[in-house]
Amino acid sequence: MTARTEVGLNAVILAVSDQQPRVLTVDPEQLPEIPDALGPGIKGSGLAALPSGPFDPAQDRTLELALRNWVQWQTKTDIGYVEQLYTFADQGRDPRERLGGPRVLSVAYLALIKEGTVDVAHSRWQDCYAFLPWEDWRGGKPEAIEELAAALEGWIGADGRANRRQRRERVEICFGFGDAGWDGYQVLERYELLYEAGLVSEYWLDLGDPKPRGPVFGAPMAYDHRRILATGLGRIRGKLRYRPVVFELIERDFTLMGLQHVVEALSGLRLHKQNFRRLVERSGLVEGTGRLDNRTGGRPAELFRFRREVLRERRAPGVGALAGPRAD
Amino acid sequence: MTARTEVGLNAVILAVSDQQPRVLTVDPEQLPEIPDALGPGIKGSGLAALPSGPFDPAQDRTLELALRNWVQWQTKTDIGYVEQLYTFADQGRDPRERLGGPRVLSVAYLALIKEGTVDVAHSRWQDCYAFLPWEDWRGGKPEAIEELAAALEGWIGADGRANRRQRRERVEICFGFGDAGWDGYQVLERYELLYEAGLVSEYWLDLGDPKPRGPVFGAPMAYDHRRILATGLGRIRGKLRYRPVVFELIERDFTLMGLQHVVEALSGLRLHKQNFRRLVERSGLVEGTGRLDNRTGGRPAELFRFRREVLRERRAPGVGALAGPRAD
DNA sequence: TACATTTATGCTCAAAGTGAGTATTAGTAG
DNA sequence: CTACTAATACTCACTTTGAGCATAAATGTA
Repeated sequence: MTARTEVGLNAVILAVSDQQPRVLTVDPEQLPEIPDALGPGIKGSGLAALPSGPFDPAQDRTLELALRNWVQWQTKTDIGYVEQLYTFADQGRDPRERLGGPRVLSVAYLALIKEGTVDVAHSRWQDCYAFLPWEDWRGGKPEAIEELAAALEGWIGADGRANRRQRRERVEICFGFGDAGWDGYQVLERYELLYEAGLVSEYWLDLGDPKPRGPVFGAPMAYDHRRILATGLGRIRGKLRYRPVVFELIERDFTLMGLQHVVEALSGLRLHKQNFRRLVERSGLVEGTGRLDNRTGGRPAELFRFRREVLRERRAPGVGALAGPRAD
Repeated sequence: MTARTEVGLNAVILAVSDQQPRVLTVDPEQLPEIPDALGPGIKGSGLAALPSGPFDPAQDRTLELALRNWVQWQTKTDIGYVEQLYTFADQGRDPRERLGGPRVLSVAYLALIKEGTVDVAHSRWQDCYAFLPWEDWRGGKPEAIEELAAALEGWIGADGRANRRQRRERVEICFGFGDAGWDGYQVLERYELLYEAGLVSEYWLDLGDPKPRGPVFGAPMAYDHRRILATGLGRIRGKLRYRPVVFELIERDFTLMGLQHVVEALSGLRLHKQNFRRLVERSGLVEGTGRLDNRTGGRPAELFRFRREVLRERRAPGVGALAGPRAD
């Protein structure tokens, strides 16, 4: 006898504007399916949630079509790039289960759009790094990181001697405290570590205890949505390197500096301008249009355009940002 | 009103032996849940299927645990490395739907094990390249590829003039016929292209027509399992590059040649021996044990071992096979 | 024992790619 | 005309890669 399972869809809809990565969030208080009984943990908490929609096997031929349809309907925008992220089904991930609701399995998608086009009631763009502040290294080591390291040190010490070594090892791998240095791709691993260590408030919410007993980091999201966001950010960072996906996030004509800012925003790293330029030009991903952008304040920048043909010519390499030239 | 959805799990269980990548398959005739009414398309066809199991929300706390449990139960082996691949839910992907069955959503996983330990009734190891013969370039251009190119040319020509260009472009990207050259990672893209072009027999089976009208390539699998296999092979090829996953597939002690053979088997490429050695040694992924393997036939090879510590020290790079040194 | 054979391992070298600068150019604002 | 700003160009040491040649340590055979 198989108990009930319900299938939903979640979307991490990313855009970049003003050199910040943005994620589209909705206010869960506006979502009709959340019963009031769940109390301050969800409703009334003002927590941001990712937009989500149902998967109806009677209507929807494929998951991706279902997603496209309701995102289109909710945001009045065509999303270009869509990719399946991960399927979440852990017990207890949806608090409605506690009220006798069905097990909710969510298939999460990543969507990339050009910001500005979207403006919907009950939804807004928020800075991704508000939720994951330790991920933004563009201004050097994030402020939060020292405090975070201390809190993690506490967590390491809170275990028996035997496990401390393992915990320390994991912390060092995730946050690059060892010889390894920072690895921008391990976004999810870091979030999950912080969750386990009780350093994000979702940990306490899931325990049914809205008051964290100790420091917590970053703005929380409803349900496990911050975990999903972390999955999405990690994915886009990885993808940047080997697929030309940045171009989904910018206008058709752009300056190389503009392109670099988008890459920096997503990767959370500052890049070396001249080398970035060399990398992008030599990759053959772009072509100059001959026209100039003179809103720069200094010498005008040439406007470039993505060469769609590269998909045919080469191995469509992406801008190699994270592996590529750092710092300025 | 939401129609019924059932959630299942599929596993692409990979191993490497005798320099061949193997996938664990079961005989779908032995699966009780397949009704006879489905006829020659599935039952009695002798088609191989991927092992699959149910997800029962009443029992299973997480998808991964559910998967581990029934794989353990079916194969009597602990699988070490497990990773979620993709969730498949397209309408019509399970032929039981046609008989009024529920929509079946499958969460597919990739598992890596050391072969030899598994021996279960109704299941056997099969060569991955039996199903995807065009993916094996170790002996140079696969034989099938010329015939395949001709068949694809036919498909291109079968469309109206306007679409031909697009079709040709897609074929060139996928199979590297253009300037691009072969890209080992696009396993799924290639399978999907062949499916669309009617060049795999699943296309005809799904049409309800068991006799293909034209050439088809590779051994078929039941349902959409060959697509899932392609997803898995593509994933492991990608992962090889940047995570030290090969070591999940080999014994604790190994020679560098043995390691190379495993990488070659999965990547489908022949590598340059001396450079592979240099790459692996310099990566710090392995350490010599001082002991020798003298079953080589020539000079004995030193036995190496994976250094688990690297996970802490560096960015755990993987053997960079595909990007790395080719040919011999 | 000397020697061919086989495979492992070591070394070299040119070409390409990368990190980190300095230098020059073409605008704007005063 | 000049100071300032940002874009673009060029340089240079260093590392990584692709490809091959050379040597080492086993085996089997004349």
